Amino acid sequence: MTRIDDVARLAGVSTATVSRALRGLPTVSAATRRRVLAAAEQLDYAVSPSASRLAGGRTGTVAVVVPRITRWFFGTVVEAVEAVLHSAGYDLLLYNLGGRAQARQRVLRTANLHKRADAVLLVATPLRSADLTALTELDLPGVIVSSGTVVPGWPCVRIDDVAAAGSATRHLLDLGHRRIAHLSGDPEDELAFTTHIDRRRGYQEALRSAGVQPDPRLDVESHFTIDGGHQATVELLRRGDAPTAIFAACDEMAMGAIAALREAGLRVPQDVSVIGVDDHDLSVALGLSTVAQPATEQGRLAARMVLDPLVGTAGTSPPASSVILPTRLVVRDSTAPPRAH
Amino acid sequence: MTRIDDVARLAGVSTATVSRALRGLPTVSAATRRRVLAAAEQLDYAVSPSASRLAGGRTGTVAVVVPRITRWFFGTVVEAVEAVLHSAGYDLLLYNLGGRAQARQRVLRTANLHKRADAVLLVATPLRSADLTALTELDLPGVIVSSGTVVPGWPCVRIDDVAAAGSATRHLLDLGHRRIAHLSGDPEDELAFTTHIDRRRGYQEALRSAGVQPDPRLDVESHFTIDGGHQATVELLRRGDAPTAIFAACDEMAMGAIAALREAGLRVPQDVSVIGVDDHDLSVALGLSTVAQPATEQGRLAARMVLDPLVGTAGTSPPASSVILPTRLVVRDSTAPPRAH
DNA sequence: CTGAAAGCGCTTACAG
DNA sequence: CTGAAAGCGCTTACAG
Repeated sequence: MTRIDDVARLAGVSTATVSRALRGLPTVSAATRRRVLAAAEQLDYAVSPSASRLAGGRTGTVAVVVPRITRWFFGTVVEAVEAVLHSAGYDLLLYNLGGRAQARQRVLRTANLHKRADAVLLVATPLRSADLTALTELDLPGVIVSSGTVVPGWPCVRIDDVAAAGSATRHLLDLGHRRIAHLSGDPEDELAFTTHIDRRRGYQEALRSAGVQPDPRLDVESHFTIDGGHQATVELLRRGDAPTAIFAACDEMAMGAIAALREAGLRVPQDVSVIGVDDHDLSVALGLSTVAQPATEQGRLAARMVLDPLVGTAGTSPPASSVILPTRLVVRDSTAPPRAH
Repeated sequence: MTRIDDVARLAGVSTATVSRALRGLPTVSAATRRRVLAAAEQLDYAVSPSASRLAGGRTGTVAVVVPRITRWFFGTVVEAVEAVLHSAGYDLLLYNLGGRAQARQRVLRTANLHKRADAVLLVATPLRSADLTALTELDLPGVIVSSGTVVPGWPCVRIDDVAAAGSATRHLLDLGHRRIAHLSGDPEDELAFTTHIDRRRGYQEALRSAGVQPDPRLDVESHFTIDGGHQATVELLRRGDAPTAIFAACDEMAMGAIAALREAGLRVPQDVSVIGVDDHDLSVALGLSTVAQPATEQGRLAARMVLDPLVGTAGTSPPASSVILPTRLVVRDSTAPPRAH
C-alpha cells in the first residue's frame, strides 16, 4: 500500500505538505499542490482513514439512527442523507433500531457513537432520560429529524404534525363526515416515537373546532405499519357502529386499513373514506388521499445541517436553527362524502 | 477521555494486557482479566476505534452496497444485515447507489472501501469489468446477495430467479391463461441488476413448456418500482389486445400494474390476473398473489457469511459456499381463471 | 509557504 | 501469562 511518505518522496516535499495539499488547505502554493496531486494520482494513493482519524481527531463519519429502515419515511430520509453525506466525503454509519428492545440503549451507551462519528442524525428516536444523559455526555453535535426528544443544542427538522393531522381531519369534516376514526401509534411500543401524540392532538382539535366530540371508541392504537393499520381497523370494526371515515396516522396504516375494510366487504370511499399522512410511493398507485410530507427534503436538509458545524471554518456560521417544512393535502380517490342515510 | 493507560494503571498491569483482556484473548489469567474489566468499567473506558484500527489493521466494519435502500427487498436485507453485524460488534457503512449514475464507480474506485471496511456485502449490484477489477484489487473478502456479478472467491446468497419466475408463470398457465404479459427490468438502467434477465427467462421457458410462444408485444421493460410497473402497464394497454394475466418481475411492479389496470377500468382478477415476486409487506394487504422470497433470511445469512472469515480463528473454517434459498408460491386474490369468451 | 518532530491511542511480535 | 518497545500512518503545533 502506498503511504504518505511515498507520495512525499515522489513529490519532493514533506509529509506535512502532502497532508495539507491533499486536504486542500490554503497554505500550500499552487505549484506544490499540483506536484503533490500528480504524485498521489500516479501512486494511486488513498489516505488511511484510521491514521487520519487518530491523528486528526475527526472521523469523517456521521452516525444515522433510525427506528426502522424498512419504513417508507425512514428509508426515504436515509436515502437523501446518504447522498448528501457521501458527496461531502463523509461516511454514513447506520444504526437501525429495528424493534429490538435494547438496541437504543446499546447505540447510545456502549460508546458505539463515541469516537466513531463526528455527529449524529437522530431520526424519530425518542430518548428516555438516561439515554439522553448518555448522549449529552458524548458531547457530539447532532440534528433531530421528525419528532423524538429535544436534545439541548441540536436543531430539528420536521413537519408540524398537529397541523398535518388537522388538515387531514378537516378534509374529512369538510366532506361531511362526523364519525371519523383515528388509527394512531402504539404507546407501548418500545421504539415509540412521539409523532403519534401530535397527530392525535391535531385530529382531536380539528374535531372539536367543528363541534364534534372525539369518541374514544373511534380511536385505536397500533403500530405505524401496514399490518398495524390492518389490525387497528379489524378492531375498529369489531367494536361495531363503524365510522364513515378513517384518519390513519401514516399512509402505511391507511393501506392496512383499506385492506381490512375490503376484507370486511366495505368499499373505499363509498362506504368508508380513508386518509393518511406521508404521500408514500404507493399512495398515488392506490389512489390514497393523504397529507404529503417532504421526506427527501427533510433528509437532505438535516444532512446539510449536521455537516454544517463539521465542515468549513468552525465557529463562523451561527448554529443552525430548527426548521418546520410544509405539508400539503393531496386529495385522491379514497375520500368522498359520506353516503346519505 | 480515559485511555488504555488509565485502565492499565488502575488495574496494575501493562497496556498490552489491558488490550488482550478487553478483547477476550485467551492468554490472560482469569484474575487479571477480572481486574482489567473492573477497571475499565469503573473508568467507563471505551477503546478508540481509530487507534485500534490503525494498530491492528482491522476496521471492525462491513461496507454494505445496495442499489436503493427505499426498495422493499433492499431495505429488508439491510435491516437483517444490520442486526447481525451490530450484534457481532461490527459497524455498518452504508452505500446507497440510489440511481446516481456515477455512484457505483465512486464507491468502488475512490478507495472508499479500501481501509474503511474489512469486508463488503454487495447487494444486487452488477459491476462493469473496470469496476470488478477495481474491487478485486482491493483484495477484500465479500459476499454477494441476489444477482449481480460473480466476484472470484465471493460466495453468493440468492434465490433461483428462473425457477421463481417459472413458478409464477406456471400458476397463471394452470389457471388457464395463455395471453400472459411480463413486466420486467430496464436494461438501460444505469443500476441495472441482472435479476430481470433470469426472471424473463423463467417466464419464457414456462410459456414454451406449455406450448405457448412468448409474444414480444406482451413483454414490457421498465423500472423495478411501483411507478415502473404502472408505466409498463399503461404501455401494455396502449398496444391493444390486452393480456388476461400479468406476471410482474417484482411485487412493486405488480402494485403499479394493479393501479394502472384499475385506472383503465379493468378489474383484478376478473378482467386481468396479476402476480409478482417478493411477498412485499403490502402484498398481504393488497391480496396480491406472488412468489415469496425470504429477504430477511438472505440478509441474515449473508451477514453471517461475510463475518465468517473475519471472526474466529482465520483459516480454520472452509470458505463459505454459495446458497440458494427456496421460494414459495403464495396464491391470494389477484389471480383467477380468465373469463370465458 | 514549508519542514522536523511529536503525538494521536492502540496492537503486536518479541522476549521472558 | 505478562511487559517493554516498536510501529501502525497520519495531522498539527511550532519554528522558520
